[in-house]
Amino acid sequence: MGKRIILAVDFDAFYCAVEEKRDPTLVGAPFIVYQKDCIATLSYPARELGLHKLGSVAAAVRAHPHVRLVNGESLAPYREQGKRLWTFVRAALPGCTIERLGLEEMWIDVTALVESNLAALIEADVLFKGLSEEVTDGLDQGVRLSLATAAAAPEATTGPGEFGYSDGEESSAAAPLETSFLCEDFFFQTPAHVFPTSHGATMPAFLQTESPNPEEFYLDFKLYIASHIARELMLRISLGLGYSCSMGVATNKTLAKMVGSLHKPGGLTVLISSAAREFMGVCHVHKVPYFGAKSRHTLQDAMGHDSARDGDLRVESVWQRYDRPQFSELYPPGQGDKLWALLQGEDDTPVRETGRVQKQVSIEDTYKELTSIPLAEQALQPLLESLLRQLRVDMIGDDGAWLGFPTVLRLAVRVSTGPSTVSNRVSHSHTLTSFAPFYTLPELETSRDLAALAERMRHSLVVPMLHKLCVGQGFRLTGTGPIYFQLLNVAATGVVARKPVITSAAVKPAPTGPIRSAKPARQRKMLDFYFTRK
DNA sequence: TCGGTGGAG
DNA sequence: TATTCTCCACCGA
Repeated sequence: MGKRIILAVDFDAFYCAVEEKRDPTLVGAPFIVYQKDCIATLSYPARELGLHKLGSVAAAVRAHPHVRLVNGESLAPYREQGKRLWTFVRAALPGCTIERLGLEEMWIDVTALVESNLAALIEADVLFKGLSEEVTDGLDQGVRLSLATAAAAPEATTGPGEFGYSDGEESSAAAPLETSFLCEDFFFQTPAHVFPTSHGATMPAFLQTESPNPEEFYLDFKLYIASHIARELMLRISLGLGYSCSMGVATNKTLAKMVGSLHKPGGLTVLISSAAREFMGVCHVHKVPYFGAKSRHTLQDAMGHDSARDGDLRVESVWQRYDRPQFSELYPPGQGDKLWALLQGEDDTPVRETGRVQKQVSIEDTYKELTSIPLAEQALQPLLESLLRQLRVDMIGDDGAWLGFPTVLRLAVRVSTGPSTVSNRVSHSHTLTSFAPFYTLPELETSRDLAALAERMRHSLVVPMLHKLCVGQGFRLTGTGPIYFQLLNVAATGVVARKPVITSAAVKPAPTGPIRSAKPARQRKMLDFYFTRK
């Protein structure tokens, strides 16, 4: 089995880039996109002041009174722009599998695309002769690389110069993108940073050396082809959409993502295949994806690191201290081996095509003075309205048809007896199919009275769920003891492909007291009943 | 299946 | 530490 070629794309300071489009006077200015007192992200000029993500907004303003502030509590504009970028990239690389990570990152499996280009280069005899006279004849002055695999879009190629970059709204949807590009510097210039840098002067080392290992030669050549494709994609994104991104090219998702972060913003970095271990060794443990706070803490405890030296823990030192069995013992069964593999730069997880529809939509807010159950009941109203609005955006396509159907409503809260007492989230779920108006009334599809629909949901579904949660946490519904709701979250989950059938049996009178949760078997029967068969 | 945890941006 | 507002995978009950 040949190794895969994976491209990781990460849009630079994405929330900031979106805000700069909304307000061009922000371009070049130090500014913060905040949520409550939290710095969600910040422009590169703001980073140069020494400010950081997740820092306190108040402290930042104290230290730098001239830093500008942009409220980023509503994620709607970022979701919308993120979707636009994704659509554009999908159109630019027809036939490639693309997985989204958050709003602003993607992995693209370009293996097949690169291999079909490699085959074409070999066939044209370009690979070993370079651009000799006989080869350049009929090739213009360079090499033409395809952005679509031969299987994906054989008929789509058009002549050079027909690709129309547009900065308009509909750029991605409108004209089909040119699926090939002339790559004039193919043999002469490294289009990317290379790790390790000793390989990267002006030409990849594999072109300069006798290759002792043909497999490695071809693998590195494929990475090199991928880097040209990546460069072209970056250019198209920049010209077509006006966004800057950084990219990484490697043989798996983790490595691609990690090298991609080496030269931000705007950088493109290729990891030479034989250097994966060397690369991982010099990385800091906290830079390894999926090696999160908890896993790191476990490791630091075991290694006797004090937390002040968090950032100093190199993967190399972990290798020196442990072998695989010793390391794995630090973690629950199964988890240790996965983390160990990650530290070796091994990651066989496939790039999974991200579906058109999310699996859940949730809306939440945090509070300081939400100190009674009736107040919390009121606070649910705007949350539910937001949820319905977002569902309309995410679950209903441009043609007005539903793309997916949520079947479960979840309410999550953080509630405690004091304003700053730490407490975990607790949640409760209830089937949405018992709330007939959700699917049967036209409000959600068309527009208007979301507020009324939200109000009905609140009364008949969500308030009883809130009561149940409160009781479960030891609070009394009529009690007078102190109660602090720190967070409320409402989510529509359990998204299925086909519309649940709401029969008259489902239209029950609103429950007046706390909902009694149905027994699992009974719930199962209800779902069977509500869904269309065949 | 539900609810909680941990990880991502 | 968790901080914000999410979305997802995974695990035990």
